[in-house]
Amino acid sequence: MERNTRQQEAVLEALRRGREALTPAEILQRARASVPTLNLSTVYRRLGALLEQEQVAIVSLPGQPARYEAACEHAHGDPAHHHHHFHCTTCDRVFALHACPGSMKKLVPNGFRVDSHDLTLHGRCPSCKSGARA
Amino acid sequence: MERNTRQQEAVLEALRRGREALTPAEILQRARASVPTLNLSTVYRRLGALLEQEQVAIVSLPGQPARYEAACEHAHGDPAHHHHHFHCTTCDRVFALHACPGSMKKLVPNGFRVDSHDLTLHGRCPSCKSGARA
DNA sequence: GTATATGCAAACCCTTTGCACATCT
DNA sequence: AGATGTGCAAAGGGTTTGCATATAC
Repeated sequence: MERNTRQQEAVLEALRRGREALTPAEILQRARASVPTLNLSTVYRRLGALLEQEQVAIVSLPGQPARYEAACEHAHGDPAHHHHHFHCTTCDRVFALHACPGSMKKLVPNGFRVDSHDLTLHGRCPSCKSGARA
Repeated sequence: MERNTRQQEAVLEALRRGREALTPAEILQRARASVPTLNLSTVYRRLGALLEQEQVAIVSLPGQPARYEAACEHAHGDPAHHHHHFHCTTCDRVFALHACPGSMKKLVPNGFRVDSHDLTLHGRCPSCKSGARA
């Protein structure tokens, strides 16, 4: 049986407040605002549990630590709402996209069976496109 | 200036012979057939160099070590031929796909600029789809 | 009271780096 | 000879795990 701990709450809250996918270190930093003794291992353990319950999803970019995002609010019932990601190459943040180009079956040679796909777009987000930004 | 060493050769050969993207450990194992003293650090160093020269490309899957593939032969002139990947969820191998669904600009909200995209398909490869396979 | 979650430290895996020695040109 | 590459061992970063303690039920 899952217990209700302040740490649990804090991790999920950090993910929900941020609109972007966050790394475990970022989550730790933010969640410590409400639970100062929070530990990285606990963050990982909570993320693992939330992942299983499909309350959060994992997003990974080559050569970077994994990021986690709160499961989409639009997903009523839908256990893990299908979506993709946009990676801003300037500020390095990752945003969720709610569109999908559709089936990818045409891309594979005969004999392959496609079950799912992951898509990541790279470019500049609105703030980095216009103003200056790190 | 780049030097010509047996190690260099062996790494590139291992990648060219395998039709799939290989992890550094797999490359080491295969390349040791021709250069038994070969070391993992050397594999990484050679891969780094080959990556810069765009002779190999990196492919990464969440939660797995990075894989490397020899640059596509079809890419005459084309420094890094644009393509995507298929990941077999049964045998865990990664294959190159030579098709692309095209521009992804429609997927982003106004204000985002798309420069590139990565796409990975998941499913079963021909050998795993039919016969049994680990 | 008992089971589960936490915090800490150590372990783990993948990757990078420092350094002495070997190798290529 | 001089510069670059190699092998080894140690260090680094992210993630996982063992264990005693604290906490929720």
